[in-house]
Amino acid sequence: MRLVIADCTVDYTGRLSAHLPRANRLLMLKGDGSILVHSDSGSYKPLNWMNPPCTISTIEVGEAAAELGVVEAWQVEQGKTGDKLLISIYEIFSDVNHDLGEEPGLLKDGVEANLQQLLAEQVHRVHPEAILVRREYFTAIGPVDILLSVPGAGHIAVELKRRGEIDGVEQLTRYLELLNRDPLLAPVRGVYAAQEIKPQARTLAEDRGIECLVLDYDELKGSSPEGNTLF
Amino acid sequence: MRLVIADCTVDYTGRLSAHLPRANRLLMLKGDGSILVHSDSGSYKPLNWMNPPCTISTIEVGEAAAELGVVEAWQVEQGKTGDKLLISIYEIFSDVNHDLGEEPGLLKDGVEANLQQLLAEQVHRVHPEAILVRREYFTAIGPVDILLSVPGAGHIAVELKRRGEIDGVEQLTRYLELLNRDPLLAPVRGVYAAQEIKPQARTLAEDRGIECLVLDYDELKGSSPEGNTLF
DNA sequence: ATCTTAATTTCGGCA
DNA sequence: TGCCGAAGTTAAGAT
Repeated sequence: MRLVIADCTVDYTGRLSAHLPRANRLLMLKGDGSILVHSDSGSYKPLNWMNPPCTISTIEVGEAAAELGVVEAWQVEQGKTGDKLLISIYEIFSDVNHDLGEEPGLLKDGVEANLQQLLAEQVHRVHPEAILVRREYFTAIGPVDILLSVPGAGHIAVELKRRGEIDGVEQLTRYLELLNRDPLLAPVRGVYAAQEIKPQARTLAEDRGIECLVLDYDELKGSSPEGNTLF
Repeated sequence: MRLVIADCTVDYTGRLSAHLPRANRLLMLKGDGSILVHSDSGSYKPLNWMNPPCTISTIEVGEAAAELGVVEAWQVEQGKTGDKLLISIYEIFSDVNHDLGEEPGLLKDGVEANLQQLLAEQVHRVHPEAILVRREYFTAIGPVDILLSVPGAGHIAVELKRRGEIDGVEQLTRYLELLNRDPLLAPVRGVYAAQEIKPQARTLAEDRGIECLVLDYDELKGSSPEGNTLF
């Protein structure tokens, strides 16, 4: 990884056009060919960047540019999309290179897939008599997260989110419309389950007869036969 | 901006839990207190990070950790959410500080607002006899991107996206329902215009009698009286 | 301040 | 590979 601290301007042309006026910035050149332009604030997302695969070439500085003080110009071109990044450098304050070696990668825990698995193991939290039909129950308009059967009382479609917002209610509504046309399933009720349900989403859900269920991840995990097995 | 190249492990606890095994990485500490952990590959998104406001404190290295070779431990805590990041450092290869000064910020062109302006100037692309009523036509449930009138044939509501996905169709459907109740406007047809329309969105749209229109940004821009006026 | 929507979204999973 | 949906989404604009 090459780290360059430089006074520069940057111009991007691709899906949109963008320009960065002259200022001191960090230019991060990664081993895979990608480049990131970072300022000293504004988190996480660079001001400009180019994804691999891309080629970085030093191009000749034109007379006009040289007169303005440009000492070096880099052209970065994306192989696939043809997006371009032009970096005009006025001064380099630092230029170092480090070999970082292999990245073993990030291990995650706690996302929706996990919630889904845990809730599928503990369907009684949705309804005391519920029986799991299956996770990812496939329909023509997409998979229902969890489909449950309640003996003598039809079925329950569960839509699962980490954070329950309004679009999840829309999604579940579409599923319910479809599922209730199936005489083998009807009547199908809806349950919107999430670690947190936004007031607007709750209002819309209840307005449509959809029950809201707030999940406590730690509680679900604590009741799981597998328990906490990470790391 | 402080740039540290170090052999480290990182543990995140917050909305989820995540762990980074031991490896060499770049730790970027920005002026606003935020921190980014980058590897030598993988684009633009750091492996781990913490957004401002957050506090970084050096904590004491426990005996067990010291025995494993940890020479320094940083705890980063988010002020608002309470998220935590623990960085255990085994070796520091480089540690430099640079003052970058003010960031003037990025100038953009080519996003949805621009598309809307261009299409509003070229309504014939929607319908040969269409006349612009107005952009951002306000309704009780939100603004319709573009409302057009077709002499003797009612109106057209245009929903505009850069990339046409299913939620845009839902949105337009809601608008159409509402607008068609207005006898001064009815009949109102819907047009879903985007630079790219996903198959699922197209299917749903056409199923609801909504016409899909794929826009070529460069073509729209080329036909504009203003042309390319950026920079 | 809160909420809605876009993003050069990125990222992962699955057909 | 392409499509689809989630993300510690983030970030910008509107209410």
